[in-house]
Amino acid sequence: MITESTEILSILQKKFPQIAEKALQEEIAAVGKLMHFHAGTVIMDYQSYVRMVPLIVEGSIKVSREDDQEGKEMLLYFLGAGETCSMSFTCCMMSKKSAIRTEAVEDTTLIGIPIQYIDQWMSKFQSWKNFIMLSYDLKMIELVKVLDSIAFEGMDSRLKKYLFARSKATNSPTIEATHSEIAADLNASREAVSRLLKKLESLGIVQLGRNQITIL
DNA sequence: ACATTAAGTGATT
DNA sequence: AATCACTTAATGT
Repeated sequence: MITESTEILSILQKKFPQIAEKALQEEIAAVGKLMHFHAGTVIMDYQSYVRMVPLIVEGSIKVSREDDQEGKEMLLYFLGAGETCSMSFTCCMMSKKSAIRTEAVEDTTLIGIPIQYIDQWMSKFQSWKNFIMLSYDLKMIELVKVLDSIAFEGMDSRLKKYLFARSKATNSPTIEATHSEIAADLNASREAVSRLLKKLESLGIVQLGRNQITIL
């Protein structure tokens, strides 16, 4: 029987080639915990303390932020296999409560790394520092683009970007979601999403089915 | 077969 | 682009 550590080690080498240093891989394998979440599960909610940094092995996750006032939720981005949650770094290192909510979109497997190692590895391992900085930078750029599209673009191009981002995160051209779920993510009405999707379908960009949208 | 939920449509603001 | 007031279609029990 293989131990969890050896399993983590082989997963790391396969899915996180950026984390190159052998010694680092071994430490992750030693302290990391393999965790599984079913689709729809809220992994981390607002206000909860972040005690782990996740390395996503399989599946995908939706990261959203709650509006200052009540109720309204706003989608920030999706995370897929091979990625990590940039927001969790700062939360961890400053031991702040989570400002975001993360929810499994698909059944998801991740390696959870306890917070106490995050900081010490920064100075100890070059490839850890690079990994953290690079994912931070990438997500920040993506976030700014989302911001731009909200400010300057119409719903149609926002919807297109949403579909592409989600398809990229799930690593599949087919998206499993209802129109109302998408509408909620985009802060739009369900009817608007339905109509725009219909238009995309007639343009031959997507194919629609109940609870699923396939990008062509 | 019936109830429930998802999706399509037109009119109105 | 939102909301309303439906209709139609697909699915679950």
